[in-house]
Amino acid sequence: MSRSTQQRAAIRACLEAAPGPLLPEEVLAIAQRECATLGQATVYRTLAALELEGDVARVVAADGRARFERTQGHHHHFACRSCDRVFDVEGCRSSAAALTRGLPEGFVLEGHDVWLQGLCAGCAG
Amino acid sequence: MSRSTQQRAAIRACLEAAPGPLLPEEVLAIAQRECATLGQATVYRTLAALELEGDVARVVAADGRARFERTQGHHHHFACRSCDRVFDVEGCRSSAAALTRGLPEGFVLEGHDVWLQGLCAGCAG
DNA sequence: CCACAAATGATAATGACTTCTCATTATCGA
DNA sequence: TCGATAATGAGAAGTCATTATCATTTGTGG
Repeated sequence: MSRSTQQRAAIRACLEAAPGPLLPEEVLAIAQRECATLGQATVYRTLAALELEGDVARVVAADGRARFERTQGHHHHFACRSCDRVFDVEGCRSSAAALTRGLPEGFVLEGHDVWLQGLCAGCAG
Repeated sequence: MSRSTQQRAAIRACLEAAPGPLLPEEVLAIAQRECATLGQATVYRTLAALELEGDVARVVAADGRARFERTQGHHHHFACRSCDRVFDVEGCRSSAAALTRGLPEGFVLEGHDVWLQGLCAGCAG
């Protein structure tokens, strides 16, 4: 079955601490601080496993790259056009009714994503 | 400079007629009806040229694939989870103020995208 | 503490999308 | 109509994120 390894713990920890979804390469870099021997194959394998278990969700930004964040309730994302990092944004104020208005006849709405763009605090400051 | 060719006309025409952004392979298939010899290299070259000229915009959906649509005013997108096609949705009701609320301190908002998911009329019917 | 199987790491291999090459074709001003 | 040259098409080649391979390491139950 699933063993609890240093590597997996480091990956989980870095996802917990992140302000938003991370690229596999970011997970690798961050988790290596805690587990120096960590390799990228393990990052990919572990992210895939965590996604299967439902603990982690895959998110694709406008740059087309897959990022991973720990599973949480509905929220939006902010992508910084300067540093390309993605941040979680809490508080969805879109009602299904408002989103459905404007939909062509016959379309069935099941969900939505909102992506904000701009500058993060670090890049704007 | 830029010559008007059958190929470019066919590609433009298929983007005009499309209900939403198209994959390069969709552009190829559709434009080939009008211009049978059209090759994929030309599709990529032409889309890149039209994007540079500002006539065409690149859009990336949650599947991470680049799609292209003729440049138009702000609008949203609907991705059908069954046929994977993307449709334009007119009528944005999000105010900048509403979107800014919930943003972490210091973040500067410059734009947003809304992605709706569900079933298109064809797949739902 | 042991043995076995899961997990790992280095790296080769994939696969998809996109770009490049180059011989050929077609546009367009003169 | 002609010639210069931009554009094209077929296929090779490149890119890059992700996955597979396999020898080695390391949890874990007994």
